[in-house]
Amino acid sequence: MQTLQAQIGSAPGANGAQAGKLIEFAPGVALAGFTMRFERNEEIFAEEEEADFVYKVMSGAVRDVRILSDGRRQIGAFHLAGDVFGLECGETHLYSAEAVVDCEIALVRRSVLDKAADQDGAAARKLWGLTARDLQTLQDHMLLLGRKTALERVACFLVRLSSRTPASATLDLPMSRSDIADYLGLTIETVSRTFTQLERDRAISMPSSRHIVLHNRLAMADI
Amino acid sequence: MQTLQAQIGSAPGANGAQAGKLIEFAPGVALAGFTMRFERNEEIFAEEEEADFVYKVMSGAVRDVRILSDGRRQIGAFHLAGDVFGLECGETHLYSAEAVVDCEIALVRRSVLDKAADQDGAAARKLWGLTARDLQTLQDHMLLLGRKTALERVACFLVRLSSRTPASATLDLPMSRSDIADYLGLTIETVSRTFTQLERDRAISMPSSRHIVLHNRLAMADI
DNA sequence: CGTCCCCTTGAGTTATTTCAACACTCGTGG
DNA sequence: CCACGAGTGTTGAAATAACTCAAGGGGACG
Repeated sequence: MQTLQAQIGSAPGANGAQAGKLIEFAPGVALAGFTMRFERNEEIFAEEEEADFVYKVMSGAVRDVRILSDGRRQIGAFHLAGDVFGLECGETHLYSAEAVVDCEIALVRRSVLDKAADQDGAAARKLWGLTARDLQTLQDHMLLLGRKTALERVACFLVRLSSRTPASATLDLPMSRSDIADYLGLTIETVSRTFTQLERDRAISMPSSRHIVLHNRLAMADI
Repeated sequence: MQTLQAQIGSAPGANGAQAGKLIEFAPGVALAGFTMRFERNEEIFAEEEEADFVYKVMSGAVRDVRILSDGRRQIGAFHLAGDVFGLECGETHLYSAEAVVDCEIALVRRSVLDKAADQDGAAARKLWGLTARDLQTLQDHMLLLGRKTALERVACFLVRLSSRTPASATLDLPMSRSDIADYLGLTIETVSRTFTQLERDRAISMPSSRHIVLHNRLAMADI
């Protein structure tokens, strides 16, 4: 796992990078950038690394990761196609971002974004709004982590994911049980058992471990 | 507990409100607003309420509260003197804010803040930065809620609080055990037991339940 | 002096974790 | 084509951290 810095520093154009694209970060806010491919589990940026870019998922899925010195891991968010991330406005990243599956990611230099925000108040407002939306999502998640049971956490996770994903009969999970567990503050065993229980209770069907069908009763779950 | 809307709607100038002050929201960003007093446990704004104002704590302490329909409560953050809050940029608040103790709060109309941000790119950047800082704080807290033990949560809480507070020998807690528990995702009994344990282990002294002295060993706790 | 609120402590319960074993899938290479 | 191993997911049994329920202490205040 080499960092992005190293990649584009040593081999510009490697990794399938394409320059000169316009990336739409918010409705009506298109910025000059380029796209890159990342393999499953590849690091997109690292904790402590300088935040020189902002990112948008074109395809695939990304996880934000924080790790404690003894290895305990917390995933702060999953970013799916269309989501913007890495927009915390600090000098350095406080967490790392990794590709959950093979991804195509658009990158825009922070300097480009800053200039756009400076020149266009409306654009600045929209970009700020993206940060604010992230904040609200995190607040929801805090309630989940602090006060919900394992069953509620998993149910919420499924409902929220399905609402962010193009409507289709089956929801497919790009992430492993381990990722889900570290997102929900549980162990993989508890996540697995909870899926089994939801299936026994006819709240979901599981054609395979990465493919889930949500039944009506789950849609009513307290989000 | 009446809402802010009702208060200033029905009785402008009540509650000790004073108009025409300049409030410094970020370094170098002063906005026209006014101050109000809130009593202990009084609601400053409510969930679902329109976000017409942004706020700054002049004195006292404020808690952000989310409640589940069955009464489970999660406190998202405590705001102390000098902190800005209510800056989520959405149309409505997604949580409520309440005075932990008697407070003096500065209010600025969102329209005033928006205009300032529109006219001055640097100011907009600083205000955005406030939102970004909140985001980072929440991310830290998520790791705490998802992956830390009761002992670690309480220790982190004390260390973080003491680092935000003017240096003094004893740290005084404006909030009750119940507030701390709902902030840390624990019960009041567990919080109380953990304080007792920290004192037995000579990590803190507790002259009274709201006054804590942190010893060196605690300062080294993994934050 | 009594009441209310908050905090502490003890004992028993429980949800979740831990530890351990096993099943399934998917490449790779014999 | 099958054997093998690594990675991933499931399940069971035992352990435990935190919760629940219950009782009592102590300060503030009328």
